[in-house]
Amino acid sequence: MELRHLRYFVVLAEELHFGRAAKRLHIAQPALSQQIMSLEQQLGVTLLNRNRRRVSLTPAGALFLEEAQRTLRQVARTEQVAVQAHQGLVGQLTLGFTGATLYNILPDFVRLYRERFPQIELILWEGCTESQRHALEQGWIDVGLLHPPLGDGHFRTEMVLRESLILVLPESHPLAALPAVSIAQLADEPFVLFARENGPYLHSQVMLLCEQAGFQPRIVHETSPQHTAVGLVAAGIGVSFVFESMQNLVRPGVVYRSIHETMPEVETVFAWRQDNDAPLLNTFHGFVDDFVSSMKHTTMANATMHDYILPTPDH
Amino acid sequence: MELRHLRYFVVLAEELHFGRAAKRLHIAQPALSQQIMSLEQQLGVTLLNRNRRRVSLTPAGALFLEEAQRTLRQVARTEQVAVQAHQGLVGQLTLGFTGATLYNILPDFVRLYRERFPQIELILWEGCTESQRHALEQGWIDVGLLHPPLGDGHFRTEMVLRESLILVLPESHPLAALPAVSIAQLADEPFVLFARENGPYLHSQVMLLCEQAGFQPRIVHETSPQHTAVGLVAAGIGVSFVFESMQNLVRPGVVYRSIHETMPEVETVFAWRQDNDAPLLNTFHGFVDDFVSSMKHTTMANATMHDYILPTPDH
DNA sequence: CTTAACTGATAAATCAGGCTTATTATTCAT
DNA sequence: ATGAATAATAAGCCTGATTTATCAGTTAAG
Repeated sequence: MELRHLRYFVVLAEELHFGRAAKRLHIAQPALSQQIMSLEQQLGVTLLNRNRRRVSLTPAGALFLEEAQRTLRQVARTEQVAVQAHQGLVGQLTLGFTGATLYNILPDFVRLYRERFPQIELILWEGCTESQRHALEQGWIDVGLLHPPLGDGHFRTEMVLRESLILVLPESHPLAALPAVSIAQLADEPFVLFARENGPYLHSQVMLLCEQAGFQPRIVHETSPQHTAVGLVAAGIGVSFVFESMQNLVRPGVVYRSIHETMPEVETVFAWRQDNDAPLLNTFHGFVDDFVSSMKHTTMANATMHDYILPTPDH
Repeated sequence: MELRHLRYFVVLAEELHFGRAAKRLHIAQPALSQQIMSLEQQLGVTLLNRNRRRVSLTPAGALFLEEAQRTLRQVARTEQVAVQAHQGLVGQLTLGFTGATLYNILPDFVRLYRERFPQIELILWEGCTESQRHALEQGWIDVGLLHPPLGDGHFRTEMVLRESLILVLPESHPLAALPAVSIAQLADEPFVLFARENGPYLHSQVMLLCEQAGFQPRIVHETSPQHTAVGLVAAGIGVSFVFESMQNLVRPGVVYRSIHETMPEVETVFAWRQDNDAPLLNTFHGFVDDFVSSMKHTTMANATMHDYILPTPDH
């Protein structure tokens, strides 16, 4: 059996007239007769009663018609899915993200992406920049939302946000009384800082900054996610530098203060493999462009992210 | 696109090797290459990456594969439905029945038929013998369960039950004290009887019987369904004759008594049009044969019927 | 009753396109 | 470098779907 048989049969069952059906199918009438007969012979079932003058469906033909129509609809879906997947409109996209992005662009991005591509399943995968680089290379994630530098050269990146570091300190701390703080005032403070291996570039920038101010920072704890650092500061363990956007994390017990000196800037970028030409990435790239330009006109996100993070599907 | 493309693609996607896939499909390798290329060209979508040495699915190809497999399963269902319908194993069968059969064979019959042919939708349609005859002629019902004579000759019938009439009377009635009653004792009783037009043959038999006993029955109410007659008897309106099997209708206030004289017998038969050669009727006929012979070995049904009667589907 | 129109099946010829064999181009492993 | 492996390409064949022409049975009108 071939789709031809089903297509012919469905039209014939609608018309109940070989001549008209053949015309609708743009074939001659004998061709239709032959194909229908061939179909019936293959099935071993009479689908139509021909009374020389009137054509009607047998009970079996009526049931066959329903299933045939269902089949043709399924065929159309099959074709459509291939085309849409090729256009990057359906499928799965796994997005890596750092903990810090939970407080700047990720919430808005996820919401807008889901709105724009409801048929694409967006899977979220948390990891620091370094582990995202590895995950990209291994193909575990399609896109990473992370903070350069990324090393090597076979990634494409798209910058979405550039911000400075700010100081975070316990609200009971004497310096919290000031609107802004100078680096030199932190010489004797205990520091909570992100670990070197989670951002060697930024880490060394901070160290350099302290050196220029004439002291070696006393690091009492190294953390990976910045919201952990804020937690430790709230507990009074020390002070810390975090991204400006971490101010979105409003937490009793801590205050954020800017620094008089020019602080190193950190970027948040989308990154994906240069050699990954999956259609999803084309649409993704286009969407990111729109997203970035819309970011310039709107305020920073401040929604919480807990609603967006889904468990990885278990298959 | 034809099913050939889908069949080829699915096997190829499973093997990920043109040579092996072609062997499984019993065609030569170039034929497979050509058909797959043709498929991709029609869709305008690359479904497979060929690295000259390794074949792999594109994201679009993976989604297409799922839909293609779904389509092929649907095609199998389509073929199967035609064959099964032809064998009378699926479809719709509308069965007419008289009210009286609710108390003899219908409950068991429906239960067993549904067990035997779970894929056939059995639709029940209540009507007296005469309206069933009309419904059979009009094609409203496929089979009737009714009481002959049926008139004309273009019906086939299969007898399933033959029984006598018995007397039903109020339990407070003096005659209720007797184990059996003679016709002559009913000469002065008010009668509740089924209407003449609902069974002219049986009606005249009863009238004849009374005449032979030397009286004209005084009919105070004519009813159509027998359970209504029983209800009126319970209300003390009069006495009545009903089928033996109506004893299955146990109702406070009435008692059933047999008659000394030989009473006219009534048959319950399945009837369908002689010219109706729908496959469903063949399997139906075979089933009725089995049912009748099994009836001889088991006791009379006494289940209530309310569970079996469904509203007609609304389309 | 005859005739004409209509309709589906049949016959024969044609033609598209799917299949085969033979060959090429490229990659991978030895 | 060489040979095996593998998919694509080329060319011819052949099945089978389509077309045209015709037949046979049915219906309606004259």
